[in-house]
Amino acid sequence: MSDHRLQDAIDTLKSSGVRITPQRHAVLEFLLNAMTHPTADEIYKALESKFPNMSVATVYNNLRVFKDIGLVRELTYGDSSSRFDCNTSDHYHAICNNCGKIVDFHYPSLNEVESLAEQVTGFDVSHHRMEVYGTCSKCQSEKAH
Amino acid sequence: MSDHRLQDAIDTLKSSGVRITPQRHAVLEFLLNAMTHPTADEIYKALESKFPNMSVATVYNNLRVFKDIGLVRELTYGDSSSRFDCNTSDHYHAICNNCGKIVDFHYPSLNEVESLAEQVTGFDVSHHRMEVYGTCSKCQSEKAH
DNA sequence: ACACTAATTGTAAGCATTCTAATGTAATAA
DNA sequence: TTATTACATTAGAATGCTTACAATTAGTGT
Repeated sequence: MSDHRLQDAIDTLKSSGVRITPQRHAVLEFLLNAMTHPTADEIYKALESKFPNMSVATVYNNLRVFKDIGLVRELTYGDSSSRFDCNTSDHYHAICNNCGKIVDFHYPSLNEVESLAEQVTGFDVSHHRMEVYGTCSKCQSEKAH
Repeated sequence: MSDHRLQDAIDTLKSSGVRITPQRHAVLEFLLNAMTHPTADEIYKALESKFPNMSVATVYNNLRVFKDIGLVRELTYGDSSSRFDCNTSDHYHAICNNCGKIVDFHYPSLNEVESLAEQVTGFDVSHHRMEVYGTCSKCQSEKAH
C-alpha cells in the first residue's frame, strides 16, 4: 500500500536529480508510514538504531529537500519544534490543546475564502492553511474524572 | 479612537489583578497602535528609546500575561519568531510568501468547519485558525518588471 | 571502475525564548 | 505613614531547535 507511495516519492526525487541515499530513503519511508506528524527529533530518534552514525543535520537537510520538492509539508504550531506531514492531499488538522495530539480531517476545500481574500487584499493567493483547536476525546474523558 | 481600546484593555488587566506598570502600559499601547503584527524583538527595539533599561524578558513576560488573559493572540508562522496580534475580533490573515507582509481580512466565521471537525474527530473544538498565503500586490508589481 | 558532485557527519554557531536570582516597586493593612 | 507582602523588572545565563561549516564519504552516469 505505502510501497506505492514510497516508489512514487522516490521517482519524484530522482527526476529532480536528488540522490537516493540509505538515510534519505529511511527518513522518507518513516514519514510515509508514520501515522503521526513527527518532529525532526522524533525521526532522528526513531532511526538511530538503524543508522547509529546518522547526524541530526541529515534529518533536517532531507526534510528541507522533501519540502522544497513538495513531498512533505512543514507544520508550525505554537510549540517549539516543527512537525512534518507527508500527506500532501488536501486535508486539515485538529489539534488538542491538552496533549498536542493531531488528527487529520477532510473538508471541502475553502476556495471561496481564497477568492474573497484575493478581492479584499489584492493578494495573488496560492494556498491556505486551517486548523481547529480543542480537546481530543481521550482528554475529554480524562477530565471527566 | 485607540484610547478607548487601551482603556478597556487596562480595565481588563486590573480586574484580573494585574498591575499596570509603565513597561506593561507601553507594550500594550504599542501593540494596540501597531498596524503590523510585531515580533517580541520589534516591540523591544521600538520601546528601548523610551525604556533604555527594559529587559527583553519583560516584553516576553508581558506578552504572556496579555495572551493568558485573552488580550492578544500569538501567531506562529513558518519563520523563526512569533508575532503578536491584539486585534481579538474575528478576522483572518493573508501572508505574503515573498516579503512576509501580513494583511487582515474579514470573512464569516467558519462555524461549519468546527462542527464538522467535532463530528469527525470527536474533539471538543474551542476555536480555529486560518490563513491564506500568496503574493501581495506590491510584490506582484515588482515581479512584473 | 572512474570521476564528478552531491550528501553525510560532527561540531560549532545562531537565534528565539525561558529561567533564575537579585532588586525594585505597587498595593494593602496596621 | 510605615511595614508588609506579593508581584514586576532586570541582566545574564541557560535551553532547545535549527542551520552553517569544513572535511569526509558515497551515489550516479559514463
